[in-house]
Amino acid sequence: MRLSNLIEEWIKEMIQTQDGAIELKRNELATQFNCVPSQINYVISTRFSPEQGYIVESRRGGGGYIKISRVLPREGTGLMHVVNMVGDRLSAHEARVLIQNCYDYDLITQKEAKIIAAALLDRSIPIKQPERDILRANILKNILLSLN
Amino acid sequence: MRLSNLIEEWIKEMIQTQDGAIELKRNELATQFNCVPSQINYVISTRFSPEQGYIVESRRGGGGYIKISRVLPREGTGLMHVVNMVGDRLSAHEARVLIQNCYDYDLITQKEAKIIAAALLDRSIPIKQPERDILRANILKNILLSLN
DNA sequence: TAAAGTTAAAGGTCAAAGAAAGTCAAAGTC
DNA sequence: GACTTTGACTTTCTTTGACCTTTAACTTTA
Repeated sequence: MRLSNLIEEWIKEMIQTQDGAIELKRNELATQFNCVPSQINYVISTRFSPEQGYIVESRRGGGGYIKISRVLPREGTGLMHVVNMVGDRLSAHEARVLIQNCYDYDLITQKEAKIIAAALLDRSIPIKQPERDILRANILKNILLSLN
Repeated sequence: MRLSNLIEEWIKEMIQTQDGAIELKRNELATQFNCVPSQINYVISTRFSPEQGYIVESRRGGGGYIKISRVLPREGTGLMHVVNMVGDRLSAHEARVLIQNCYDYDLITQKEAKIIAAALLDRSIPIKQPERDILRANILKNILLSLN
């Protein structure tokens, strides 16, 4: 079996046995699996992305770490559903509609909707297309995940 | 856990148990934590900066000391004030500190802080520097303005 | 005895070394 | 051709130590 898969499973098991989150040392894990450290990054970026319901935080330097948390979509909140709906790109118009929907379905408050809308404005992301729409999708997905 | 973190926590606890301020002896503290004195300066400059809501005063020479005080939210520190503080660029770290401050000063709720933090993550803006920091400043300013 | 000099005890600065993690593209596999 | 593996290079954060500056207390000296 592929090494990446082994690492992926190991991480997922750890997350399950612990409380939905683990903190690991990249180098230690690499040693454990007898691979280069960047392999860990590969696994994380291909298997623990926001779309897959994970949040990854890390810190460099002495005492550094990588923390991976499973985002549990709360029952009744359609947020994970929304996350999956946001594709790779998102136009300003689509963003507005999506936010409005979240508000209509009581997934977020009005003030929260305002904040999110502001973050996704064309004015907030004054770069050329299609980079703008790509970034917009990215930002929104990260925001929605933060709401868990 | 890293030494710097331990020292940071010790200081914060002391500040809390006392009345929002402590006076310490650099050398004593260094001895207590078994590190070089300048480590204390490192911790102070990275964790107790004015941006993070602390004032640090000190005196050299015989009977010298370092006094760290927590700054209470002043009247009139509003969001517009924060907007003005955000320059043309904003690093991920500066962003976190700024958001934490807004929360500490009750300008935003915790959930709002989370949303804003998520929007400003490096992960949300995966483009090269310095464009990333420029964009981050932009997004934050637009968000804050939307809250006005 | 008051001004001036001296000394030791603080704290301050800065840069180098060390410790992790991140990036990216080339090479390998299936 | 897509997915994986590898490793050289980069960035970030921490620890350490050599050297610098300030201050209070003490000592001289006119």
